[in-house]
Amino acid sequence: MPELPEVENTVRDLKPLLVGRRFEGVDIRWPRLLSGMPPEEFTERLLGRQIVNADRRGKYLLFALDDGQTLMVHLRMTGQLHVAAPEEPAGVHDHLVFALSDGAELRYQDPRKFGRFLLTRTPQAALEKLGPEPLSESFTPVELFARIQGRRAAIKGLLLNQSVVAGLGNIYADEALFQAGIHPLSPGYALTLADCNRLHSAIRQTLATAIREGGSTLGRSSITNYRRPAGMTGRYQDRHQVYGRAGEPCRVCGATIQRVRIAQRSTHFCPHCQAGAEAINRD
DNA sequence: ATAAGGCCCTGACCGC
DNA sequence: TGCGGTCAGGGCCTTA
Repeated sequence: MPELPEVENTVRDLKPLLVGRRFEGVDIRWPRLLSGMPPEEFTERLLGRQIVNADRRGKYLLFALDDGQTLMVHLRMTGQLHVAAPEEPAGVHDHLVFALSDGAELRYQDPRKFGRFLLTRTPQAALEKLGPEPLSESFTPVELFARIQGRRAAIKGLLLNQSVVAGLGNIYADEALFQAGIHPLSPGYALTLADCNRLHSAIRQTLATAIREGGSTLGRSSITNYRRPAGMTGRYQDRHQVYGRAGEPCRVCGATIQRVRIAQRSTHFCPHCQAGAEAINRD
């Protein structure tokens, strides 16, 4: 599923293919993907507009247009953007197809139809709800500590909350907690500043490495799993220490990786490397 | 204010 | 082979 590293790779791949092009046609095959706007209005406001920039904030793709509008795209679970030649037949899951001024097509594929497209002049309205960008200067251990202090929810759930820190999903939350040696069930209030120091470093290192490795592609299906716009898979799944490894030995200590449900999400951790909440309270 | 649960969706997978 | 049931989960919404 696309989290920050996958979205970042998508932006980097698409930027040279999209900036400078205009939208010359829009085919909306599943209107509910358009957030809060009838298809007619979406089409009217988009046609003729030129893409002047491509960026990312959290898991949002941001396409700045020449008239001040921003096309915000959230891939949610199974969304993928591809640039294709019009001659290539569209897939059954290509729910939005944009004709570009250079003759290519931008296609949005999403089997589960969870993704959202938002065309707006005020992207900050949605973006200001997000916590700090984890790879930016504004994200510090003290900032992380301040955002989770006094909270009873499990740290795993807090990391999935985009208002705590933006961009983490189920995979990288588990991987970061493993690298920091923190038990996913530890309540937010139990984490010390020292814990937040380690967690902060772990989040940054996990995300930066995953970006460099092209993100994570799980499973074999090219339909439901992440692919970059040109079709390449990620490589970071080979480096997962805990995610998807329940029942397998920890690569550090050999203990069996456990899987539990936290905040309605499957959570993977090493019972030996990630000390329990009680242990965290001890110092 | 915070937390928890339901909902949207459909491909993949499992047991019979 | 076919079929029903379950799982996967990001963000938004409702409820407590």
